[in-house]
Amino acid sequence: MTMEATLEGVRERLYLKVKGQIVERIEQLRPGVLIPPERDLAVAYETSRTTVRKAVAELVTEGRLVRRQGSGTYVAEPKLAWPLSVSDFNGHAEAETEGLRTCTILLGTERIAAGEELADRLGMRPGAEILSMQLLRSVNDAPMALECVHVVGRRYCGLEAEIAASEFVYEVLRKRISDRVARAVETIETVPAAPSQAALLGTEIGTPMLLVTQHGHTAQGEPVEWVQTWYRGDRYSFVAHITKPQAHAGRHLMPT
Amino acid sequence: MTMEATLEGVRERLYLKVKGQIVERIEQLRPGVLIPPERDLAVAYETSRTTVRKAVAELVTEGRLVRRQGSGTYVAEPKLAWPLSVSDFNGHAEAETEGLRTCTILLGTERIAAGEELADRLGMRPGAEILSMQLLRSVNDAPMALECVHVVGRRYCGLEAEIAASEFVYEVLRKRISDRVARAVETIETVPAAPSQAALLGTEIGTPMLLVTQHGHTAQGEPVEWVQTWYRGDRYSFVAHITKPQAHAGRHLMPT
DNA sequence: CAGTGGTCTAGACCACAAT
DNA sequence: TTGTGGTCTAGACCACTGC
Repeated sequence: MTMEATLEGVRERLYLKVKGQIVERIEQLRPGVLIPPERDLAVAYETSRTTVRKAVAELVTEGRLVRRQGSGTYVAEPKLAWPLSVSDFNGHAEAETEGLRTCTILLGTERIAAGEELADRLGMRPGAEILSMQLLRSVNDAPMALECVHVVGRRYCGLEAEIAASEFVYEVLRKRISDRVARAVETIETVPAAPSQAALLGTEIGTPMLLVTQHGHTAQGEPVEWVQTWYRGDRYSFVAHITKPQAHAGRHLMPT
Repeated sequence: MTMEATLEGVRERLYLKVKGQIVERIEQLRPGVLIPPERDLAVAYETSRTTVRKAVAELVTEGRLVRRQGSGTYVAEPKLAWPLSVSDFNGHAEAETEGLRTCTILLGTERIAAGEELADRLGMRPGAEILSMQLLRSVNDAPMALECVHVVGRRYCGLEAEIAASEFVYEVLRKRISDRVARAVETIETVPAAPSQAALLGTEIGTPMLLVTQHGHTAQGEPVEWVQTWYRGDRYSFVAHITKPQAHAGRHLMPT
């Protein structure tokens, strides 16, 4: 993740090294495959079982491994997507009316060649220029979320400078980008905080966060932006006020 | 929580006992207060520091304690509520169109006298009868969520029987209750899985879950239901398809 | 400097699964 | 019975805070 580059000098943590090595192993395996016992991994990686367990624990909370007592540890099935209706996760307007002071800091920007995955998400060819921006969003002076925005570089010349020069970082960003977005797909999941994220948010490594991924398109279906936002799960709850559009009358029954 | 009663025979876990004792302590303290060092707690509770750390770790992920290296552990500020717009977290209709088979099992029901908190939430006097229902919701035969529904008992005579007799548990429940709901407040937060929940969902104790709390009211503002749903965070991601109602043009700028 | 939380070790015993 | 993950112990050393 690009966010890693934001923080330097993080002391190497053994359990993270082990975690990385386990990830390398299981990436090539299919769901349901049994991985070696914790005691064997401890020997293989020349460490203690406790350290292996910490690494495995994070992979379990990320949904990549499943532990079965008495049986073993297995590669997990990929996460299932469950439908949900959200209309705007970034309720700035409401926040202000409730007396919350919001603040956004531009941590950094970079223009790099798109990898295969991002290129696909933004509808461009691999190697074309991507503009990435990292933001730190705070509420009442306490860090709340890290946001990583990716757009097609060619479409947004000088956007970094414009944002850096503005007092209203977030609003400028959203105005320049979101005006083109007509439809979006949002994904919400829980993930443990990485060390760099924990440092920036003042939270603990491994603390659960809400990861919201937004994929915005124009009305014509052209990809506009791919945004990931990590919210502190320990410090915030998210509140929605809902007014029901219609009774459920029109829906047909289905097996429950 | 009522859900606790659903499972028996869970072996007593020392770190949970310690956690409970710490909770008792900090409940009476104000945010920002320093609690005793881990080594002292280990002595006081006649256990090891490791066990104390596991208990404290869960309280940190619940946002009740904050650890500061080199300084100490403190009672946390209460969670901040961040506004969010959600219109229907239970996207049954969409789920089916995407080929997900949903299934709901009624785990249990009970009619008990309302405590002060629940009575207040449901607009009744303490001691009046509350109907609580526990549901296990699965997708493609894999447990996805635990739901605990609370309504005013007097308003729903025989609802348990009606649901127990039906094939369409969830739809009957929502039809009978949600038809009265016009407005709702939803809260989303991350919490670690309790042992009883972990057992029912086939997940691990302490795994982060998405806790969604729904507080439904009639158009006249009368409370109808108070529902808590725990979703497995390791196994599911939640996807929303959004169509933007309007451009952001009308909004005024605000400090970011 | 002393005291705190953060990481890691080596080993014990338990509960459960598979045989 | 054997081997697995689950819990717990006692202690070490490190990194950081605050005096």
